[in-house]
Amino acid sequence: MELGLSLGEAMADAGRELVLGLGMGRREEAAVEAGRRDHEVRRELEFGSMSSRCGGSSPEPTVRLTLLPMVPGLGLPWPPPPPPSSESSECGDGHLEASTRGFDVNRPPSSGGGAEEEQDDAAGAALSSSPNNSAGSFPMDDFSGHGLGGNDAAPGGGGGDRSCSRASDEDDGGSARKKLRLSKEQSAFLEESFKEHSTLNPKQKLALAKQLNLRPRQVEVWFQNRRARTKLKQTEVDCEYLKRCCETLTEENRRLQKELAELRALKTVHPFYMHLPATTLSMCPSCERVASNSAPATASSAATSSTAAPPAAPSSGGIAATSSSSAAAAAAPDHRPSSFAALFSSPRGFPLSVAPQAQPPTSS
DNA sequence: TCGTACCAACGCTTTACATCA
DNA sequence: GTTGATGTAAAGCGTTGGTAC
Repeated sequence: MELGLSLGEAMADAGRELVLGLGMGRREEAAVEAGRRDHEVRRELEFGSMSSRCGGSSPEPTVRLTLLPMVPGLGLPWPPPPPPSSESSECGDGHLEASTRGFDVNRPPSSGGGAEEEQDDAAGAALSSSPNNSAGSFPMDDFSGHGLGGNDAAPGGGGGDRSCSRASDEDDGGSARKKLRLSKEQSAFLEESFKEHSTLNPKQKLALAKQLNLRPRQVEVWFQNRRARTKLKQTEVDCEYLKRCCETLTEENRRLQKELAELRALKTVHPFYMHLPATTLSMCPSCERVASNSAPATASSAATSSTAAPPAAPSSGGIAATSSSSAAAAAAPDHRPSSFAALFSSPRGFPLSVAPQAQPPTSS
């Protein structure tokens, strides 16, 4: 007979505690705090108890669904982790060594000082002025064993890496935008960096660009795209979670409604039960007990009905719960008539967005 | 203290290109 | 060799937060 009350409690919790965080840290200061905050990121869905009640009449009110963290470094199951970075660092050395030979057209300006944009522009200027910037002068299928900057193939021929093609959009007015494919090592290194922090401050960007022999703008764009991919994946995961939760709750709601109908039918057959569940089928949202546990609420409701409502007052018709609860509400001004029963009987499932009414200060 | 302009970084969307079946 | 689908680097645009005045 506590079924309705438990359901209402769960729904109230669902409306109050549904938390779905999809935001990501942004801006530089957010990047500073990313390490601390990302560990706090939790996407939690707290619905009314469904799985716990499916197994029986457990009073456990809620079930917590903790979604996957957004940042891959926090355990995101996609995509598969890249190869260890130790190899990448070695490749990076080789890459830098190769870059000193002047093969890589993505080579940033030699000096790391100055503002980021200045360096970016300087890099673009350097690239545009480089005679090695011919976009079509490299074989696109020759990148399989390259170092970080893909320059391991440099001895085989200048500009043998896929990452060299970016230069073409900055020379001759940038009319032709040549597609760049980062080497596997570069991508792996960037992935490792992304695991540590999904956003970059200018210093990190410059260091990464220098290490990978890319332009800072390339690193920035890569991180932007990577964040977008992460968000897209997370959105898909969240959508799947929500879909499953919705299906489960819908099924649970259907089952509970069926059970409620059976109980009501039972009541009409056996009027003796009319007194017992009088207050359990209607929940007062202004009662704090309701939100915490069903048992005290039931007890208090029973007490209220026993004191306010005449014990020997059989209703002439309708559901005893409604009449009795109305009588109790009339006797106790603090208790407003509940609208949850109507919500529960709604065929539209559960009111996820229903926020519980604020409890007015009691006069007593 | 408030309003405004400027700048940098970001997210979102689109485009263009490379790759693969 | 051609073609469509897919992945992704890069550009464009608007938004936002910080800073200087």
